[in-house]
Amino acid sequence: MPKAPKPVKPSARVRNEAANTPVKPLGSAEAFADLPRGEHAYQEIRRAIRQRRFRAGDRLREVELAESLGLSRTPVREALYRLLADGLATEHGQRGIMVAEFDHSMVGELYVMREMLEGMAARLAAQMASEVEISLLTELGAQYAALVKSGRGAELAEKNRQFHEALYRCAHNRFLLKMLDPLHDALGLLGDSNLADPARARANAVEHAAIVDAIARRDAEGADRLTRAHIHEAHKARVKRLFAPGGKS
Amino acid sequence: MPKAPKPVKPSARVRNEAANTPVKPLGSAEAFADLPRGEHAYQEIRRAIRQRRFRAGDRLREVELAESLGLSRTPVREALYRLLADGLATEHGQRGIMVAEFDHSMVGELYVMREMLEGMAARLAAQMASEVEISLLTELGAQYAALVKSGRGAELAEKNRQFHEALYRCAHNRFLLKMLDPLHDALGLLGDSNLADPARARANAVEHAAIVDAIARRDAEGADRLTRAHIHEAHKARVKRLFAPGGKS
DNA sequence: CTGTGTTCCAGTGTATACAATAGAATCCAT
DNA sequence: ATGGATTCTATTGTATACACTGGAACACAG
Repeated sequence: MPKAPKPVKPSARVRNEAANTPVKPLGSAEAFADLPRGEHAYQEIRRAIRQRRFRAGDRLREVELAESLGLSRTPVREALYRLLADGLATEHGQRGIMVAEFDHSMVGELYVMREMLEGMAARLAAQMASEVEISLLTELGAQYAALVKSGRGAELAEKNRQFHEALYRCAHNRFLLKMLDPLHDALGLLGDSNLADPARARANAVEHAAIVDAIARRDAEGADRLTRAHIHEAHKARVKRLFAPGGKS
Repeated sequence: MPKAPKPVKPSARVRNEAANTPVKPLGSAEAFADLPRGEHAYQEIRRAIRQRRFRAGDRLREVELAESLGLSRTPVREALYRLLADGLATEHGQRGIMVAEFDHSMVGELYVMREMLEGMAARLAAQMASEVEISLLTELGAQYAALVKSGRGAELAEKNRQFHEALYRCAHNRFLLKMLDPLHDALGLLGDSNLADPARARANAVEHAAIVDAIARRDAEGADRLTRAHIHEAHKARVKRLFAPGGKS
């Protein structure tokens, strides 16, 4: 089939030639693992949302993203579908996809779910966790507590996340894990962490310790109850923040 | 760019020209609502899985599906990504996507989750459901009970599904809903419904009635407990079936 | 100034071409 | 015949062209 011979051999897996796209502000093109492009796009957009470089309600235009990431629309679309499935983005008819927005009632629903799911995770952890897993939990709890005194907000939030994720894993339930993950992401959309408030950060440490203790004692009921209370407090703190400042969304 | 002028104008939204694809056994191309093709592909594949025309472990090849549905790979890929996110399909490295398989431990994890989530749904329903919603639940329960005597397996299973879905909706929690849906689909993968067993079908009706009653009395605790027990029984029945015949997967 | 019709365009939906790759099949040497 | 290298092929990854759509901007009439 005679056809204009494409002179530029795409040379396949060249990742970052910056070939024709002069702009790519999003990309972080640096720490560029050799992931499939679709995966890369997903990670990158997700990160941007988590870091609040994209805010709730922002439009996610395929072409724009593709350009800024230096790839074509196809992998970007893959990423967008995944985001959609995670609930991190919503489809707006023919107006495209945008970062999810949560109204007030949704925030409530979100925390209700989280309260229950984390409670369940703790309950299961009390039943299922191995000794090594429990000592890991203990350690993470201690590290968090240490950071409360010295560390800054970002590190604190990260350690907190690690603690909770470890807790989820101790439940040994893949489905639970799959459900909690997007829930956290959604929460992340709501704004800065509660832990910026020192009082809350301190209380957090105490509550963590109590939960780990219950799990170590194999007290499923207690672990469940304490964890629910823990999330409930977080919910209260969140609502307070949401009302206090110029609480967006 | 000079190029062989494509003579056949794709004529865009022509839905079913059967243009060049002589085979399309999957498609049901008949009741062809004017859905976007990606949505259509998703529904269709989902349906095929639910109807066990695709079995656990079957490969889902993009081209094959595209041909049998009479469309291109692009919307099929969209559908596959959604399936993946639902957990109805799994990615196997570079060997493509296949219908999810569940090992024994996963079945356990699945039911543990369902027990909790449905319990939660019932609890919330007891707190949140409106009077109309409760009467709908009652009605569906009654319809199911009526079918136990006269109906056949398929109708029974469908009515059962309706009942449970109504229950979920009564919880008024979008996230809960989003989580329960894929769970059900996954369960569907496990094989024929439990309700083929008449004894189980009958017991089901009684349990439904008890749950609705608790919700109507606004007894959150009881609704939760009864529902957990309900699912627990279903789990037991399932496990029994899984061991009894030539239980595939 | 306001309401209505028209045009334009940004953006997505869809199809398809091409490249890369992993596993299967084949062939050769031992 | 068996082990290993090599080619082949089936299938996905990626890019891109083109068509369609709905909303926005604009123009015009009242």
